[in-house]
Amino acid sequence: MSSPRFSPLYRQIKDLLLEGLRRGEWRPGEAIPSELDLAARFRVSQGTVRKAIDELAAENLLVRRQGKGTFVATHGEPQVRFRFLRLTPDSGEAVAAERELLDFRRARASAELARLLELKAGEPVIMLKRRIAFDGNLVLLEEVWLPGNRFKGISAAAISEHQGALYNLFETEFGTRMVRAEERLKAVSADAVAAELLGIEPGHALLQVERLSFTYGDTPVEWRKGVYKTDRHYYRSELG
Amino acid sequence: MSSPRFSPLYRQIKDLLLEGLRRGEWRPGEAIPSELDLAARFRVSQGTVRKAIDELAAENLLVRRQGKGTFVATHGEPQVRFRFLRLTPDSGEAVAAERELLDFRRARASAELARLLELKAGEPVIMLKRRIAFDGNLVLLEEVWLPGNRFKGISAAAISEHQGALYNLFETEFGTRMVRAEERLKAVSADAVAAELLGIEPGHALLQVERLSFTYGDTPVEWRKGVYKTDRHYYRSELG
DNA sequence: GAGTGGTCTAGACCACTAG
DNA sequence: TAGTGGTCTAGACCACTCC
Repeated sequence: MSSPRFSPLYRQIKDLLLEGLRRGEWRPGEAIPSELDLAARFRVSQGTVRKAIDELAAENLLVRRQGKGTFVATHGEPQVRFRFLRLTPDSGEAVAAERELLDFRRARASAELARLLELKAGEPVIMLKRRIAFDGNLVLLEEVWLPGNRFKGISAAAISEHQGALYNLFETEFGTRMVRAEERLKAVSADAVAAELLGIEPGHALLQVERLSFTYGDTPVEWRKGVYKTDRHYYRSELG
Repeated sequence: MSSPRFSPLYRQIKDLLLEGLRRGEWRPGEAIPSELDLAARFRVSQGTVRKAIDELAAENLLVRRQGKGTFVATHGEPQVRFRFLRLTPDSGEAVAAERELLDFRRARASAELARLLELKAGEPVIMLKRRIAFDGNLVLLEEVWLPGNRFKGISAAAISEHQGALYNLFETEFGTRMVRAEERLKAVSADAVAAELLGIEPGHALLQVERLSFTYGDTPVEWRKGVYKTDRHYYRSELG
């Protein structure tokens, strides 16, 4: 038997807002209606709307700005970028990343990739491979896999125009905002290819990072696998 | 000029509760007074107390249990343990950890350690070194450094009695609860000592993890440095 | 000054736990 | 049945932004 489960009003409001976000009713960076407007629309009190928005703000889907309004979160602000970029220089402040696109191609999903992205095996996917340097030091090598249907029309040129800021590109051009991600880390030894591309000896210890990213509704929409050279950088993790 | 800064009532209540937690007025696992009691004590409405408790619960300092009360969070519950234990087996469920204490000694803080733990150089510290295996496989080697004054009287015997569950020991015996931690990860090559102790070849890639842990009020009270063998385990990280 | 989010209150009622 | 946390409301007022 399914449990009918009591669902408070504010959570139903939250679901309605989430649905609006998923549908793209308000796009990343835009303001949603004011609390009083929403309260009138849904026929509830302002307090109930506030509680719904509180939870969405706590999940980083919305951003409140006192006196201005409530906005759909975006990867434009630097603060958000650091939530998804955990690699940090050992000393001092972050420097700009120099991203180099090494490969870009369309392919068909393998069984394994289809499972991860919740596709059918053989569905179209896009793969891109890139190398990233900080301050002239080669640091990162990764492959990014995307579902072809959601990102139809993406091109190497579009990525270059956005200077490789993928999440920014995804939300401005495809209305798909990455909300959260899960990463799996291991220490591995550099193979010949990675060593060549990162300018190190084969066997050098590298941090391997696999990332599965989700958009609204916990829908997986990106798979990454890469290696980080951690000689002068470290991966930040916060436990709490 | 200092900014006077508007501080809402609920945040002042929150600070009062935090101070109670810090002083040990309510110990880990115990219930704090009911919302109505606290509202009466502080001469505010229940809603204001709720908002204060909401934030403390969001920070995992308190745990609400409907119908029962609000309790000081503890490392006893398994759900909490996983927030601080990110190493996960590649396949299937977690198995019990077998912890082996390799060394235990009192020492004086180096300049570097004193900086991290906010002590004066030369103040007493405790160092313990241990090895952890999962399901018979050696996986982890680490050193733990503690401020001697806070953990006065800790002994190898006490650690053994707690089966090496350090955070549990800290809060039951010393009233010190670890609230959050920051970790820095790198990939490194195993040196001769680590290789010997983990049963691998020197040069094997290992995940190096440095952890600084904090108790109430962002006071640093533990420094760890260890290496993980990630052949059959990975480190979980969640971005959001 | 108008509009937005943010705080605080008082009260009613609901859901859950325990004796 | 009593006590706890959880929800919802209506209204007043505060802090902040922009015009």
